[in-house]
Amino acid sequence: MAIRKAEELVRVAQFRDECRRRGLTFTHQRQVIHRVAVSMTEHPTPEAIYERVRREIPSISLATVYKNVKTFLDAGILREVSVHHGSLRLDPNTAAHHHLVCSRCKTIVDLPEDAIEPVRVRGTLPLGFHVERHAVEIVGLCAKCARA
Amino acid sequence: MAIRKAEELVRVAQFRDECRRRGLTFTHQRQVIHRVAVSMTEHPTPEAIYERVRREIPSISLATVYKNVKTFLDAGILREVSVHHGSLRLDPNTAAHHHLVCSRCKTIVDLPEDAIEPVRVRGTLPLGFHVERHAVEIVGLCAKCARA
DNA sequence: ATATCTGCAAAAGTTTTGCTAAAGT
DNA sequence: ACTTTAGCAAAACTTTTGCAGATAT
Repeated sequence: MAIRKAEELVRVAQFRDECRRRGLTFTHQRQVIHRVAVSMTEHPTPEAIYERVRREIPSISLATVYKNVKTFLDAGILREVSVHHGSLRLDPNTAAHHHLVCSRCKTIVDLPEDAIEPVRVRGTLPLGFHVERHAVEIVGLCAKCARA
Repeated sequence: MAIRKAEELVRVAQFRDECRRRGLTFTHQRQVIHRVAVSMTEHPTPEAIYERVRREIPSISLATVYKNVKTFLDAGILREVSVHHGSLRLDPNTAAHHHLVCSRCKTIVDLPEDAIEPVRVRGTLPLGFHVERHAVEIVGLCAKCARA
């Protein structure tokens, strides 16, 4: 019990250092949001993080979670699963192909299937998973954004 | 000019057939939305499709575009670029890895980088594109959804 | 004739923003 | 003291829904 508590103190101290290094203010809310977000492996939404943080800090607001999530994204502490969220993006190409995505302007360009060597899985996927298709997403900066 | 017009008539007739085969009512709006959506290679949002359809049918409503986009998605005529849109999904794992995504319940599971043979690009990417990272997305049904 | 679709407006869901008080440096 | 952040409420944006009239089969 004393050990558990000591470990927590170390974690908090490390996060405080990380904030200092990145020029971020250390706050209790930020620390809890960070700990909770990093502990969730199920790729949570901001709302899901909010629900869990609320159990520790009932007075926290959803806006604070959003702001901190954005801060962590900017700092590279968290990532978005999909670079181009926000609005539904449609694809009229129903054949197998891949995508080139600009992380800055969110432009998406098709890459023919044969532009990438066939995707090969090593070992086995989780039992019972039924594959429909797979696609490679190459994320980076398009020529225009790379210049800026 | 006469040829262009004949081609358009053929296209419309083919779409009418496709609707019949799938049990969808053929409507003028649906036909234009389909033609416009399929012609857009830039992975448009519903709003972007709406803006272009509006030039032909000024009275069309955004809700109609949304409804038809959904109809086309269900019919497999269009695809979503990202299966799990709607809300931002966070990923605390900033190391290179891949994802297994359930197209039904939107569960996302991490796959270690070495679970997939290295992604290799054949030929060259569009000039000036600066790659930050690439990831493989395996889309399908998770065990639980596959049973349902 | 009947079923489906459109357009509208309202509702629901997601994310951002402006502001003041509070907390951190 | 000064700067940044938290909390709140309102606004902005995206998507869905209910319904009456119009359109397609």
